[in-house]
Amino acid sequence: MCGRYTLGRQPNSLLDYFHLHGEVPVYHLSWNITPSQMAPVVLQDTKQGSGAGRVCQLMRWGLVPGWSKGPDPRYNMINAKAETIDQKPAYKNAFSQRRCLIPCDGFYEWHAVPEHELEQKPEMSLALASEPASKKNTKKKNRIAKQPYYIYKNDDSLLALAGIWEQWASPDASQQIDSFSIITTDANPFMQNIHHRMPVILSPDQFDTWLSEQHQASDQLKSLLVPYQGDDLAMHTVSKAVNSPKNDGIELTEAVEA
DNA sequence: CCAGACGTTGTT
DNA sequence: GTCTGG
DNA sequence: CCAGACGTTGTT
DNA sequence: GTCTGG
Repeated sequence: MCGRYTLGRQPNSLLDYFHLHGEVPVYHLSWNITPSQMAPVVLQDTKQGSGAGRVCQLMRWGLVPGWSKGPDPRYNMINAKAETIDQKPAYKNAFSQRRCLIPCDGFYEWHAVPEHELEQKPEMSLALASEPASKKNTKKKNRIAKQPYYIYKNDDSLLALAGIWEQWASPDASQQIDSFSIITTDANPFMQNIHHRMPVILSPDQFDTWLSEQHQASDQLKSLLVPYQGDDLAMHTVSKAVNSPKNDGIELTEAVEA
């Protein structure tokens, strides 16, 4: 899963890594990008005659299908499962025609600590202890403490997440929204202790295939959507301050003891 | 044919 | 829009 | 992803 | 609990 990420470097720093053609839009540097926010994505230039190239454009995180009545948080379309992306009605069209890359510095995952581990770490039970004893607390959901982790490249270089995007317009075209979804796959060995899913991370030699507007065989595209194979990721625990979408700042990414 | 859905994650 | 269910 | 809100009526 | 908002 990937439900929060960071992009705290200046727009110009995306030019080289993504071989961008044209300008990078101004975006808000953030170490706590949340679903529904606008963020830059990279896609193949669609303009005729200007030559092949990649452009960067701001889009809303959370896919809004073209046939929907508008953004609806009941449909949590911030991620798309790689395994079924070419089958699901809500994603298959975007997968075959509108693939993109999402630039990021790193992303957060929350590790659900099972109750039996809490007994050895009583300090993690504080929030639970204040809950009145009741039948409600038998719901497992209320018994889990979550520890946020930050995952990033160990040389602090950019990451490119695989994504798909959509265009939506209201019937009278007064409102238009370009939106994207981040593709997830199984966690690689590095991450599976904290989570069993992770975003698909593509390397620069895969960008052309992924972004190509030429028809690509579904199998060839899906072969890119696998757990990250590199051994150059790093991770550490961070403050629970990242939990609140209201908080932002580079300090959210700093290592803090669990 | 028309109506209605269209999603992921984690948890047990 | 496209697919599934009735 | 997590945080935070969650409602209607009638009356002045 | 469930839904919306960021």
